[in-house]
Amino acid sequence: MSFSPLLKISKLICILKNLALYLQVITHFYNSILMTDKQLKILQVALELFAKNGYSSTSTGKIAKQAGVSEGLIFRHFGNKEGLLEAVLQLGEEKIKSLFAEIVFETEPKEVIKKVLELGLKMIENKEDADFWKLQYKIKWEVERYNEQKMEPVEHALNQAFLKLGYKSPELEAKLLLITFDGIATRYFLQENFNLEGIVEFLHTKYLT
Amino acid sequence: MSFSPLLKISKLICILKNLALYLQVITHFYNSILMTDKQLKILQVALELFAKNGYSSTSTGKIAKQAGVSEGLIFRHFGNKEGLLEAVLQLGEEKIKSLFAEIVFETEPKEVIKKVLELGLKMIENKEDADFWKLQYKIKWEVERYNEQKMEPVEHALNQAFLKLGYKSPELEAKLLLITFDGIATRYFLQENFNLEGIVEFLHTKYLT
DNA sequence: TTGTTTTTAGTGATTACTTACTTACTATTA
DNA sequence: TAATAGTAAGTAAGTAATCACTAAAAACAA
Repeated sequence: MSFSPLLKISKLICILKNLALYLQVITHFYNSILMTDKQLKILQVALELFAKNGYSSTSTGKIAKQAGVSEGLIFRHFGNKEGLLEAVLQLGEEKIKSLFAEIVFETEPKEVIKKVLELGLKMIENKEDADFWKLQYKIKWEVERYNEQKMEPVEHALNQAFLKLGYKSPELEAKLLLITFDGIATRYFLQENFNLEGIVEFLHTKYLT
Repeated sequence: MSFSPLLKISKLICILKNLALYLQVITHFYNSILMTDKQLKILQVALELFAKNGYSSTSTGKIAKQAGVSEGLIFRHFGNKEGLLEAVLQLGEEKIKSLFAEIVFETEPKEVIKKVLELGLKMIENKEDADFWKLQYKIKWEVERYNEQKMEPVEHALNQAFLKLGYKSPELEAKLLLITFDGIATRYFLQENFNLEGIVEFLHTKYLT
């Protein structure tokens, strides 16, 4: 037996974490099935308007009007405006997690980096996905909280990848790439005519050739 | 004469731009002297609250109260709430420009990169500076406009530096570094316990050794 | 006095949220 | 099976508080 018990335990924890991840995805899938049409419509409109105009600039009245629903219904289902925001954020969370799963389970180091770079392009493939990511960043700045935990498995995978590729400071390289990712997102959502593909391609040649 | 006339004109334009830059700094310096105590106090408090709670979540009433001033005075001096925001943004602009001047006039390529990296640390040396930068990013997300122009001279300087150092794609390298800068700012302002010095030091070793 | 700065006391519009009520469906009981 | 009881979904019309903003008077300085 060449594995240390400590290593085995950490592997086990990792597997359990991923299991929990999938469980949450499934639970949430069923939750969204159990929802009423109007409930879902409220969430969709809220996501759209929060992402477009921000949380505090979007009134519950406007959401209700655009969703074709009475304003009171929002408070019946989500308690208050903040509860609605939480529901919107949680509804999209499994989208992140399923995207991350691909990266976390990848073992080939270059493939990990490649998939992280591709994530940047994937996250804006359709409008609802783009709205969701935009909201994530917008909310971060509006309420000032950065959820590091969500990115932790990706950072770990990148860390391992850079380690295998013989980088001198794999932890810092992983951190830097994810920080750059935030910068790219900032530019993509805020700067007109930002050349997303160009920068992603450049990172490709920097890291993968 | 080895310089092409086109090159000389572009040099001239560059010098004129920098002259205009300094002129604006001086004008603004005098503007701030001509201001009333209460006027300045309003701007200081507005900066603080906009940076802390965002533009639309900060009411003119709260600003007036914290500044120890009547609410009407804000509208006398700045017209409306948006005028106040513009004044706040402009008041801090020369701070950026004076920081940029150091970089733009530097000719030694490695020194340019070094100064860009140091800019990240300088911008949070005192609370008011940090508030200003935080506001810049917050406002960007709230109104969704990214002022590329402001960064253009820095990008140009970086471009020249990377060119001199023999990088394959100097333009993209310059762009990438500034994008990374945005990512670092995002993390610094939003992520608790973010190790700013660590990342800046890592970039130092990546680019300057 | 004269002109500027500042405050007081408002304005209508909008905010998040509540109330009282109806409708539609489901489970239980006779 | 049919009548009844209970629950969740949904609405219209409000609430007090807060919003950006204004007009007129008051305090102040030259």
